[in-house]
Amino acid sequence: MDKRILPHEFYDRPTLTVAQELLGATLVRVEKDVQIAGIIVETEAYVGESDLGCHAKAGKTPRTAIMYGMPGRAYVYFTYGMHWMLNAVTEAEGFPAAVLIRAIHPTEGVEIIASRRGKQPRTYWTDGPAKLTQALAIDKSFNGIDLCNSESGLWIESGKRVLEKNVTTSARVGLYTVPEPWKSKPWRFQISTL
DNA sequence: AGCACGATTAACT
DNA sequence: GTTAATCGTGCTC
Repeated sequence: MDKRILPHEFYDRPTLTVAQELLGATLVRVEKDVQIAGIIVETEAYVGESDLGCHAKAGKTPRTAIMYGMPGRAYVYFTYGMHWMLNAVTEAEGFPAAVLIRAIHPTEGVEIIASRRGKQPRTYWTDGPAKLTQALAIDKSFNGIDLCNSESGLWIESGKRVLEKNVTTSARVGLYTVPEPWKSKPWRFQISTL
């Protein structure tokens, strides 16, 4: 049953590759008796201490330690005083990098997503990194969990391959004070046609 | 101990 | 297009 869950080896590769190949994969969240899932349609890569857009630019701190650990773990952090962000740790242990999951297309558990996000039109339910963590009830308690098995109720399954011509790249979002060239690196990946 | 800021969102002009 | 909300984190004193 766990056959399609992406293994550690998937994440133990260059972050840009992982960020691109996570497009089309399915993010799955199981709560008590509900399953919520969606196809990942937008990601961003954060690559090492030299990437001044990456939290690891500050080196190994209590917050960033998880990015230095095993690939395939979840890095969940809090920002703007109210939002949780979900990342998948990438590359070999010791090298700090991760892929931010920025948007999904809901496929399962639409009713519970609606109950959490229904005040908004459907297209706005999970089209942002903090919106999808709201919809899937992901918070601090998921920081450090293994995304490569179903034990924690959160994992990622392989999906249909997305052709490169259907992937759009652009600059990462929200890096207002990050210097060039990092600010403009085309490390944001989106599916242009679902 | 204090401070500036943030990988955002929603509401408002 | 602009801005308030809101607090953990990392840095300075």
